Amino acid sequence: MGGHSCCYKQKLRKGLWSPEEDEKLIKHITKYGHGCWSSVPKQAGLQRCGKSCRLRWINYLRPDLKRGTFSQQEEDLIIELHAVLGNRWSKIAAHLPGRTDNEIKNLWNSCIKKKLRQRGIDPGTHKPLAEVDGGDDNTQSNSGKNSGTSDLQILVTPQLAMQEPTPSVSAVEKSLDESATSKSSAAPTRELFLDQFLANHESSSSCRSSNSMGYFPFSQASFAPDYGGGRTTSSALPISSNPLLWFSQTSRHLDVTNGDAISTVAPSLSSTILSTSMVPAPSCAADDALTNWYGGDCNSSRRSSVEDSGRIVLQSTCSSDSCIFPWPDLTPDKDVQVQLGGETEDLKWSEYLHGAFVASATPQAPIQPLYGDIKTGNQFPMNCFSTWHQNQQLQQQQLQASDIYGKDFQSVPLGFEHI
DNA sequence: AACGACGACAACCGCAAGAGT
DNA sequence: CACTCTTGCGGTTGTCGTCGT
Repeated sequence: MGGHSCCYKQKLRKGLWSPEEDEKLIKHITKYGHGCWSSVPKQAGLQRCGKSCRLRWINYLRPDLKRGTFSQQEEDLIIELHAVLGNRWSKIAAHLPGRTDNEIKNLWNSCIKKKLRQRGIDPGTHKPLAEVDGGDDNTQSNSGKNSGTSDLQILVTPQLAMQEPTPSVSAVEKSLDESATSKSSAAPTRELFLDQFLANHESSSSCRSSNSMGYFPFSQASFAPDYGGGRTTSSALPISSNPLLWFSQTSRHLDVTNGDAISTVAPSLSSTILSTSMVPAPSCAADDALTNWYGGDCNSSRRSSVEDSGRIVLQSTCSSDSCIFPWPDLTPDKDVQVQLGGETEDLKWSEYLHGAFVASATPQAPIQPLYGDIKTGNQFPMNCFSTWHQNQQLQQQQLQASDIYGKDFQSVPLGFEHI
């Protein structure tokens, strides 16, 4: 079957998505939610199968995606989670807000595996290559389904392995699953375990000598979030200098049931938070939703540029009716043009798209029910950005003097600049 | 400038599980 | 219980950009 029976019924497009297709899909899901994916292509006027639409949305168009390069800490977390969970990428992705299983899988296959081998670690078993016969890929053929099993004690982290009693793999998996699915309702003991696990992870990461990211200095208290709700977080938790990662870290500890608390913390784009606590404010007509989503304040004037670091900077120019993401003006035959130090440079569509996502403002259109069972894909908070944004100018002034933060950090505050 | 190698990433494919009938 | 449909997952392939020759 393969879920592609729909593809046989008519000649459907395959391959890369065009901007128009993206636009259609986004508009449709923005307005109606996706409902039944198999019906989305027809409803949205796409010559694609529902499966392809779903994949495109989940892996690329979803507004709560983080994008950007993985931080060292994220990589470490992936490695540790992989030791526990094996190739269950979706499970791993559940612990990395804003990251997709596909993204993590690609990272693993293209980058992390190589790094592990260079460190003399077999990526399949997470054991030293010397202990693995041959040390080749054959050894990892078992890693996918059996997911680590007995290797856990040596793999996850020394701290975790030394816990008394040592948690079984199933216990760790169970705890991980619960942490990803029911942050707000987990039993205290399990949550404690999760916190311990995560704290162990963080502390283990802090032992790494070659951490290019460094950790966020606690002395800069202005960066510390207001956790609202009094939810306690681990005081020993190092905060990454990368705020995207930082949001992710904090979001793992947040009680996401309190939307107000979220709004005072940070514009975490965690899908978990977004899907569980936020709904679009119904203050804008649905037809305007997309414009507002992408365009933010239509009265603002800005243009995009790419600095030497590659980050996208919103600077100026757009007409009052086209905003930063003027769909009608953006056709596939013309690349997005951005300013680069006075020079115009083409910008990859996807970069522009996600730059615009980051720069987006309030998605205020209520989802118009088109199906009985609506599964909205755009319930994410934008109104929470304002408080967070108030700190960004100060933060950016402070951080501009530092080179320890990655380009992701540079782009995000700018992205919210005009909200 | 042309070519190939390589890496990163997007997308496809096939399978399995769950829900509905 | 069998069947169909839908969704989700993981493996794999395809595409594109970059770099070195």
